[in-house]
Amino acid sequence: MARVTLKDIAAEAGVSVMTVSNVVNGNSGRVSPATAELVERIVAARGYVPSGPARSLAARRTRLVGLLLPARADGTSLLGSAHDVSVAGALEAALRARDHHVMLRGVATAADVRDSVARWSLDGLVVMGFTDDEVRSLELPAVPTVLVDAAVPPGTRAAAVRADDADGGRLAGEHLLALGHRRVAFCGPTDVRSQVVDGRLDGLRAALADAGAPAPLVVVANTTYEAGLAAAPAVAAGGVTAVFASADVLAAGIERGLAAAGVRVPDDVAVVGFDDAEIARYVSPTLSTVAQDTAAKGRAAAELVLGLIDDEPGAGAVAGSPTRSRGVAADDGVVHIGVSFVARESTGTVRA
Amino acid sequence: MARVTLKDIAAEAGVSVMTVSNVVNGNSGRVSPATAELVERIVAARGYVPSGPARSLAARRTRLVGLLLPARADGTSLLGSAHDVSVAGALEAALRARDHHVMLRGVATAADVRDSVARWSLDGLVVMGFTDDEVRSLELPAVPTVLVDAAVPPGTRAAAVRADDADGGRLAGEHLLALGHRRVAFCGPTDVRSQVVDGRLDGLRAALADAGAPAPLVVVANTTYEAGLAAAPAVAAGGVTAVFASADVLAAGIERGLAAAGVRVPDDVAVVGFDDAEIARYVSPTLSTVAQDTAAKGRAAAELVLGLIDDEPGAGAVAGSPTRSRGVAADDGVVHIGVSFVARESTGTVRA
DNA sequence: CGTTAAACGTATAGCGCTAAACCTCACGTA
DNA sequence: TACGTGAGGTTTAGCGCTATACGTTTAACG
Repeated sequence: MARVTLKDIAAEAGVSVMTVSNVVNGNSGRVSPATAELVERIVAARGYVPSGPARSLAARRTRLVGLLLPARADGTSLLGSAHDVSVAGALEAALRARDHHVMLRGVATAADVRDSVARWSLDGLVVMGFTDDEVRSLELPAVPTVLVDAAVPPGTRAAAVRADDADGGRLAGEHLLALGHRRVAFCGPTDVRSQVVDGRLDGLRAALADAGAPAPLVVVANTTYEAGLAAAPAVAAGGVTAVFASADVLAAGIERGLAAAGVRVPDDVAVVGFDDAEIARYVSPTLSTVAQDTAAKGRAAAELVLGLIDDEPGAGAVAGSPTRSRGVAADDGVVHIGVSFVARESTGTVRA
Repeated sequence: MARVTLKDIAAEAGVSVMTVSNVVNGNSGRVSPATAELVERIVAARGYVPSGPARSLAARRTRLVGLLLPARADGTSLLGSAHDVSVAGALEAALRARDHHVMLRGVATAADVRDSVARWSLDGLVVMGFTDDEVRSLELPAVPTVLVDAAVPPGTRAAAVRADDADGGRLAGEHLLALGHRRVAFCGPTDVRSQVVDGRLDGLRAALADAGAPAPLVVVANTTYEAGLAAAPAVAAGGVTAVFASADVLAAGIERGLAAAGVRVPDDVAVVGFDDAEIARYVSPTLSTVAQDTAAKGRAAAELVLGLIDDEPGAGAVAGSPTRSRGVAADDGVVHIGVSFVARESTGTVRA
């Protein structure tokens, strides 16, 4: 049961291997319909599948996209959040639909990145789960690259996909304002450079400022449940009546931490998260949150890499400059996924 | 900035490409230490990385392992549960440490499986997230294959990794018995064939039987939060004082559903889940659960495939017959990962 | 001393595929 | 009649690597 090759098909059809190759790759115009049909029938009958390695070697393209994720020393899972899992799933599905495959690869250093790209001649890269500074330290090579939720390092040719974080922050702020809150806290990893977190905070700031409310109290916390538990006292002591957390896990931890401190949610303090992760519906009270369409994010990332791969690499295009892409284009090379607010128990209901 | 090839290194070192190849592949005995050192220095200096496609084509092995996951029509994420995410992460890390790469691939049909294997000449397969029947319908090809949490279809040469589910069920049962419970319900997808679910139920049954307690009430429910919500009334109406769910998400849903029905947890009904997923610590009351080491599961899966790949394929080895593997061996070709009980609020404390 | 065999290499022949150049013929046209 | 020209192929020449067979030395041994 050796592999069926082009040669086998060619022999059976009585044509040259190039003709079979042309049929398989849809290079019409070089093959008569009759011959094409004959070849196609034999291909189907013999169950011929082209060899990726051979094709890659000869054609100088692999139809392989690397999904680079953080390989943390502590061995925690590559896909650190429900958000990333969902994006990865949609990405794979979209790439699969376009006849591309995904190489899953944990990377920690720039050397890891170089190795993974060189080893398999990856046609493109999707980079997810890293902070802005980590991305910079990865020294992304000159391969079509899409960053998910990270800033494009200066001088790097890459595109990005992000939710409309500022709009999300604004939505959260406006919702809380509508409920009568004026003293609001923001909780998130504001200590690491992150356009995502900054965007959410800026959106909140803008909403509060527009309403003439005081600037938000900022409480620094990592994006984990435990950090939320730890941050709860600071929030409680801040004299605020509401808190907006940069992610749902964090919000869940805060909610729980507040409850443990005897603070009632939402009566004493309202809580808003971000992502509309499953956990937002599991905790009690259920978490109000800003929803982002993670599936759309994954699809957008897929379309972006494929677009970058197919386009002639416009010489000199760098970060910040326009990046053209198939389908989803954006002036600054960034695709912004729309967001929407989901009101649940943790903020109570808007007063009529 | 074309690719650096063996030829480049060979020219610079003044040796043949085969010598460089031998050095790069660690074929000592064919190269003098002096030459090897020279070549290695040049390889490092030039940043040479072997081409995966070329190597695969010539060597008839790709060092590629496919991670096959369910591509459901509804587009839900490939990695359906926190358990799967964690296993996948550990699997990737372990394979990476052994110089192998992971191809992420969603599959729905036997044709998808054949295609993915043939296209990239995958050396091995890890199949996860499918029910026993789905696995059967995938008609796994004769490639070294490891199934995670699924039964090996008859006539198929494959190994499997599972937690010690029966032991887990027993642990849950014994814990509940120790708390004085005698009328216990089991909740899970008992309507689909699954050695995993069956194992957990059997373990519970055994524990109850050993203690002379009545057989458990079985409530059928999918492994989702929503199914848990829906199943709660049946549990409440069952006249039981405790319920053991086959997974934490389900347990969380049940817990919440019980609360909604005015049943107090753990005072009226104690709840136990399985997996020690993060959600078990996020819900309130926090969920008692049976913990399984998902990282060990991922590593075991990696070792198993690599073992199967390296071993001479003992002709005729089929499901159920011994499958030898590197490191983690098992008489029935199944690696059982140990489990442990984690007591939390949802079962109260054991009476002294 | 001839013989043997390690030790250290090199030359050859592909792996399965594709890009690019080349061929061949029928047909229309100046 | 000579001459494009386009359709429908085929031939050639690798892509970058490895398995295999085939040299060379050098040292050991009876």
